[in-house]
Amino acid sequence: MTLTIATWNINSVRLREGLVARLLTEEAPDVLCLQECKAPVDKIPLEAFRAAGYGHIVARGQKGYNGVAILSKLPLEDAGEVDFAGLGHARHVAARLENGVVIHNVYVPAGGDIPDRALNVKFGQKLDFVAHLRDFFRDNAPQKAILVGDLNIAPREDDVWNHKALLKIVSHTPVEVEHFTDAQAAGNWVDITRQDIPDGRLYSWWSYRSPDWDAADKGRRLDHIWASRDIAAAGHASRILRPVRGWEQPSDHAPVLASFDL
DNA sequence: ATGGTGGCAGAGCCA
Repeated sequence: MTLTIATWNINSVRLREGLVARLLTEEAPDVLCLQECKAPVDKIPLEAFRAAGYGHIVARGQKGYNGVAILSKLPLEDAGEVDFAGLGHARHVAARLENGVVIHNVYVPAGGDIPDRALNVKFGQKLDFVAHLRDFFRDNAPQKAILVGDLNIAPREDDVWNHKALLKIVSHTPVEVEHFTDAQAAGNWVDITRQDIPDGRLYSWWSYRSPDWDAADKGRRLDHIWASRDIAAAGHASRILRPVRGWEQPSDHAPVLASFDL
């Protein structure tokens, strides 16, 4: 089978229910992982997604903030969550497909504006979250696993519009990138997007604060699809759907997709 | 150096 998976920070699943339905209709991934649903699980508009053919949902939510959901055309089994860094936030949920593949949907804390944990608690929480993720998958080596989500870190020079300008900007600081690459290495994860598209600038997020986001193009690649080493070679057809950032009342993130021949 | 926008909730926090 070919499994197509998409990840998208939706920034309110209720406000953008119609955009989610449109993506499901136009792209028809087998699985869509959402972050920043900003709703308790019982407020997720399940009917609209069920009507589009996505009757299997595993989610964690909270009022107003965070929230992750996995919508699927294929049957899913809830595989639990990890409270990385002990924040008590709805930032991770896992699901298992019938073929045994486990999907981890992750929403890493943004980390505030000041890249110094002594001055900014949220930055420390972000580093701690990624360190816990590193340790978790070091101790529970992922197999037949896919990890997707808004990891809120752009690791490479060509994952940001201006590497030098962003070295002191949260999401691209050296200490964050080090945590990111350590976590990737500890789980033996493979960055499927960059396996498929090794060269050139690649962004999945453009700030709302730039009115002319498309022309200015000051983007960052914050959204990622990783696979465990054993299934990485099955990954292909990676895409970032930049036009979605231009839809009516959009999220500030574009969906990222990949397919796996399993 | 600053401020720029958006969502939730209904002021201020978070991104």
